[in-house]
Amino acid sequence: MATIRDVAKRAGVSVATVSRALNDKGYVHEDTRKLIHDAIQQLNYRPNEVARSLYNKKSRLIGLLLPDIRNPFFPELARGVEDEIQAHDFRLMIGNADEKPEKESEYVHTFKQNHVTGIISATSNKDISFYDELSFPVVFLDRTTDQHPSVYADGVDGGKMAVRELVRRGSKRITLLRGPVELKTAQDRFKGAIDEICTLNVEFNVMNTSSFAFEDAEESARELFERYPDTDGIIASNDIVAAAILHEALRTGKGIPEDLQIIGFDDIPLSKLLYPSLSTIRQPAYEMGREAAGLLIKMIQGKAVEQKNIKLPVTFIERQTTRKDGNNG
Amino acid sequence: MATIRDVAKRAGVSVATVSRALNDKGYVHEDTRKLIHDAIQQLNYRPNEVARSLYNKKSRLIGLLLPDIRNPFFPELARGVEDEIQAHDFRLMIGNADEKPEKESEYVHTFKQNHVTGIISATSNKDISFYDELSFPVVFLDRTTDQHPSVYADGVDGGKMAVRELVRRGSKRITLLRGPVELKTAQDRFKGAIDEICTLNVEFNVMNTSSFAFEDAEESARELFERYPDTDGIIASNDIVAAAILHEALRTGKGIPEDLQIIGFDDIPLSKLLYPSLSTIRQPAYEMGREAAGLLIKMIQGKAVEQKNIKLPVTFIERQTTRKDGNNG
DNA sequence: TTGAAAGCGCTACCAA
DNA sequence: TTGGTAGCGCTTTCAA
Repeated sequence: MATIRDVAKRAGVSVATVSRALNDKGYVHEDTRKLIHDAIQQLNYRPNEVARSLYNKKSRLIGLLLPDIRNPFFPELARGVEDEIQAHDFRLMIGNADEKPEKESEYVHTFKQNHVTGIISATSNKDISFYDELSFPVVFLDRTTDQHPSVYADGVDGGKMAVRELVRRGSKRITLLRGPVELKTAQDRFKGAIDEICTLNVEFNVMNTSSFAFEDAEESARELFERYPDTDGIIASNDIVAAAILHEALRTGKGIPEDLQIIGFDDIPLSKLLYPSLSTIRQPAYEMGREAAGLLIKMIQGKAVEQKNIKLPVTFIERQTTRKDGNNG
Repeated sequence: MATIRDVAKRAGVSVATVSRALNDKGYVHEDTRKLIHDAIQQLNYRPNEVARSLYNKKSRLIGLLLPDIRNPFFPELARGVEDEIQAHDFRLMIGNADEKPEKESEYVHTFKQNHVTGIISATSNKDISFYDELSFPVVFLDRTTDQHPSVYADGVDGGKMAVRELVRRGSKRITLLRGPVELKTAQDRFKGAIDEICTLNVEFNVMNTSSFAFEDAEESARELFERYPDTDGIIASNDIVAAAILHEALRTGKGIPEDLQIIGFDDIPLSKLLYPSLSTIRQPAYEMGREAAGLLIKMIQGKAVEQKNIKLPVTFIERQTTRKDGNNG
């Protein structure tokens, strides 16, 4: 690996001049600049980012912390972050907290020790003290905090929307799956749904689901039909849970959507591939990722940020687990 | 952030001594060690990894390069890598190449520039010249190369297995989906299947699918049934494609598994949630990740590695898209 | 417009 | 057993 010294020697100038040319800081004569440029080409030189960040105490690295890389919603989020970041010539470093606070804290440490210039955190941990004493900006993604910059989807509206669509299509006894209590986004959806249910004055019941993960989804589904066999409309806490419920419903011979309508949340890629394909409240994951990255980069660049809490709209994606509008059962 | 100087001052020793204590190298008196330890505690000191790696030219970071973070198979792989790596006190940095050689090369660069101590690459790019001039070890994952250390699942056997299971359960006209030609793993499965089909002398036809991605899967499924409406056994190139085919089959009213059997490849979490749930050839993704990480760490530690190309077995997971054994149609 | 030199935080050599 | 110090590759004063 060539160093800045090699370039300087080859170009017949000092390292200081090369550095200035490299960073477009201070004066460099046009001819000198050309000399340096050629030397860089010949040696295929790339500055050592570690040395750079030792001095600058920051790099062009951005850290992204995901709560669970196995939930398809998050890779989608990551793709958005990645594209926006790359467009601004930053680099991404992804960490997977695996829903464990220790891992989260470890990653934040790794990020810090590698002098990342900012962090985007999509974890679901309530305790955000990890982030408080950091010397660089942090954006929270898929999460609502008033104290910190954040990007999230309108869960409350999503919950309401799900209820409205279900009721409009004829469901009379709705079952609400309440996602993890510690998860604010899940609770927003839940609250929105409850709210709308009260407004519309529909019969309903609630079931608690412990997590969003695949393993737990099956269990919840089974339990649901035991407890509420006569429900005719289910709002799942996310698409994975919805898929499990759909599976269980079909297994026990229910007609979907004639006997039972199901609405998920997220619109992960698999939802379309289910049969019948899953109607769901779509979160614009990719866009959320891009927004978060855009916000962070603005903060890094010291630009004034007008809107620090960005709420993105959700949309109802009509597929086959809900009936046609007007066809009220 | 406290530095090693602060610790030295507080402990009343030199930075050299602190460094020695920190790294357990050279002599440090037990009492001194204690003094230093206390100072570290009080200052909440953590060594600056950037400075460390500037000198050492390596860090405790390992880079993992994924071809497509949105394909659920890869997050699973990543989890295995992560667990093994963390057990050895290394840190993980994930990159998503998004099936693009430029991105792959960029990530390798970022890894290199951040002085990672090794790379695990699961990308599907044939051109591995990126990795050739690296000064640290590289392990290829989910990919077969003779020249480089690698960990992969036995695709050839998987292909054969799929054919055997289908034929044993009564399929007479098998359709083989051939995954991306440039993907060696996909071709291994394909070759294995062809091989077994010839041995068993069954009627068959082949369809090319362009990619493993969600978007393309639907298209392939539709085309398949147009071209080969009377096929009674399909071996998909992976579970995503299988899910799309299952969807299309159900949509067009085929009886699964009575009229048509389907076998996927991978066993991603969603396969179990499909209805009917998907029979598939399971790749032990998590274990593959662990093996790859284990191999890399051994190489990093300079230990002798007996087996540089680790092939893991695949297994047939019997679910509901195949008939019961002996029930031959 | 350029270069010498200090220093970012750490490790390792050598001398004490 | 300990400490002084050079140096990893870079950036940034400050003087020329």
